[in-house]
Amino acid sequence: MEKRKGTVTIKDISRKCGVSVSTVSKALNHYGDIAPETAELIRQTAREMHYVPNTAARQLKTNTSHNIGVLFVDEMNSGLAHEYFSGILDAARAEAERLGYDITFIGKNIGGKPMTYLEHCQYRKVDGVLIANVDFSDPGIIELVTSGLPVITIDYAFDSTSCVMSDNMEGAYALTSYLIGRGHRKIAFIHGERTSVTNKRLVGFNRALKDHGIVPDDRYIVQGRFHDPQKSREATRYLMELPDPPTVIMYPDDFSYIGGMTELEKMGLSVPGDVSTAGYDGIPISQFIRPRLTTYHQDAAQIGRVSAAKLVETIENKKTCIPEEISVSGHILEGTSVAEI
Amino acid sequence: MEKRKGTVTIKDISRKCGVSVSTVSKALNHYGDIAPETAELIRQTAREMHYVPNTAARQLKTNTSHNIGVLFVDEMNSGLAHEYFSGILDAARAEAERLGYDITFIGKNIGGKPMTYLEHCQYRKVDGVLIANVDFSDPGIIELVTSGLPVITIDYAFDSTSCVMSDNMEGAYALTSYLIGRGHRKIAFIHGERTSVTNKRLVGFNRALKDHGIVPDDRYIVQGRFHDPQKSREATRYLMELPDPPTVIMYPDDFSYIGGMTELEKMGLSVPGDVSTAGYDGIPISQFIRPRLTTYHQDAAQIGRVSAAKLVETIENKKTCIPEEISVSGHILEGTSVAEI
DNA sequence: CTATGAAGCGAAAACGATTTCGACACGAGA
DNA sequence: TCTCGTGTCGAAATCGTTTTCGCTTCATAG
Repeated sequence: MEKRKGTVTIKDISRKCGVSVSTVSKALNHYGDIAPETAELIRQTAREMHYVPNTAARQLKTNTSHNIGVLFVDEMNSGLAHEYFSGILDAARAEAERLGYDITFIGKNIGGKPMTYLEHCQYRKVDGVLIANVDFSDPGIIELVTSGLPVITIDYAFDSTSCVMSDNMEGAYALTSYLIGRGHRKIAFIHGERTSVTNKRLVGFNRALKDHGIVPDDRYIVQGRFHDPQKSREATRYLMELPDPPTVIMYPDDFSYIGGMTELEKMGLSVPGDVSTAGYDGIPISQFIRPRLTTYHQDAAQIGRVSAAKLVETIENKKTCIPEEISVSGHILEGTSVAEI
Repeated sequence: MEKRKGTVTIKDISRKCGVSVSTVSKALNHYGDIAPETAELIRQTAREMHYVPNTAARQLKTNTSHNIGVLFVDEMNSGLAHEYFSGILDAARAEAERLGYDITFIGKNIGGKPMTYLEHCQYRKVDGVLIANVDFSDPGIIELVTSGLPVITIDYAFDSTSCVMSDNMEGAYALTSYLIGRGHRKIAFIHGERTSVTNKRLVGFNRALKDHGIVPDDRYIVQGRFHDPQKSREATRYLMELPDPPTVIMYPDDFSYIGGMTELEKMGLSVPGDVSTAGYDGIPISQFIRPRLTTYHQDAAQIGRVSAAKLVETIENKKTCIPEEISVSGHILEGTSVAEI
């Protein structure tokens, strides 16, 4: 004697309209073989009854969820809190939603039961995955990437999948060239872990030096880590204690710059009086601190949008869509942290 | 002549084990009426065959998704990018995952078709919703909150649902008392929009003044906005141009503080030499800028964890679980932005 | 020896949609 | 008149699970 459970189904509509469920389904999905008036009637009453389709049922039948997974891991707790990635995620979410897809997070366990990323994806039946800010050498990631599930990676290139990258080579080139244009010759480069991002930036950096006839000085190139102010402080101190210290220091990201700045301050050095600095990312806060940071702004929103769009395209034309490397460029945000010398 | 579609189902296991699908299902769900050896055999082969349950089917049958929705709206584009909220989200995600729930974003439209938040939730069949950082007067939010779906709100209290809040009254009280303890009497308070968060802070602020025998000065209480550096600059200028300016300014959040600081700097005022400042939030960056900000640190991680835990609890004991207001307290982060006078 | 009950398992009906295939009516061409 | 195509629609199978209820056994109490 159970009454309606609150949710209205396709069957309720069929009853009310005096047609079969098949007809309702077809009308709602704009099939061609339903009389226009019938279809309109059905759609109208569906609206009136506040019908909302049951994703689970649809998913079960069609084996697609209109749902995409995201893998954003916070190595070192900067994770979501890092504005670059949260900017990307936010934009991706908006774009995906516009295209009819929802976003759910993919983790490496669910309910205490550990599962691989791939299993989690299968479990949730996501149609595709967006991967960013993870350790791309993780076997779990590799498994996922090679599974055949549509995947877009961000800032890292596999050859089996499409990826979208901030144009790191161009960015480093532009930034370095800018510094050279301001008269700098002794340019230090603190870079992040040796990922492809770092490699591309190094290429851009070296190319800029070369194009301006400057010979690279190994001592000025030091390894730091992304988003690690502490590491950045150490690198900064090392550089400034060199017998012939650089006139400008480039940081791997704005967050690292903050660390560097506190060290410079501690050493009694002023920016840009004693040494100039440049960042990378262009997070909002970088324009509010003093000195206002000269930095290369990565267009996180655009990256997010493009990633989502490309992923959906891959999902919907899985056979014809070939892997592609999309790069989105940013621009220099000119602050007051670089002196003209 | 279709072969297995790659995914192994309960039926495949039943065939392999020579039992019925019902038995498999029961074994997997730890029902009592299956012989231990049978159950173990089934679970073992399930593992071997890499069985992963089909959520859609389960969801269809049980009408629960083990999936919770989150509503994080970025009014003014600070959204996810704001570390306080992304910190909450991140922690909530981790905790939910630990409890066996995934998280998907809820928006106000899907695939171009506008739908209410509630409809979106029904569409995705989420078991509950976490709401934060939205306009709580939005009819769509009200509809959702009163729909009977388990809901947890963050930093805002409805009486029909549980909410978890940073203890704003206590925080404002503690921070104000701290300032008084440092000798300040002329304390300005730039506050955010008149939400309940703001109201509680005002109560804490006034109570602290009263407890220390200071009479509140209306001119020192000015309305700003959360996370709006520009608005904050204006308020700062207004305050400092008063005939009898305050000796310390409290900002509604650390981000607003950054705006205020740039204005002070522009006016040629030094912090804390000419005027002291205090923030609210305790985002990481606040401890890297100079002067190091004295601020009230809200425990975003704890708020996220508690929210997710309480939501799951509400979902799983919908009848017995009564609405509750949970407050999680933070602590003062003592920086160098407040002078002793 | 029979009645009883528990323990272990399976048949089958859902859940709400999609989709194939056939049924039926009707107008037109032969 | 008969056939045939076309335009509309419905029956029914199906997706993978959960869950109820009944059917066997078999041991034990009577």
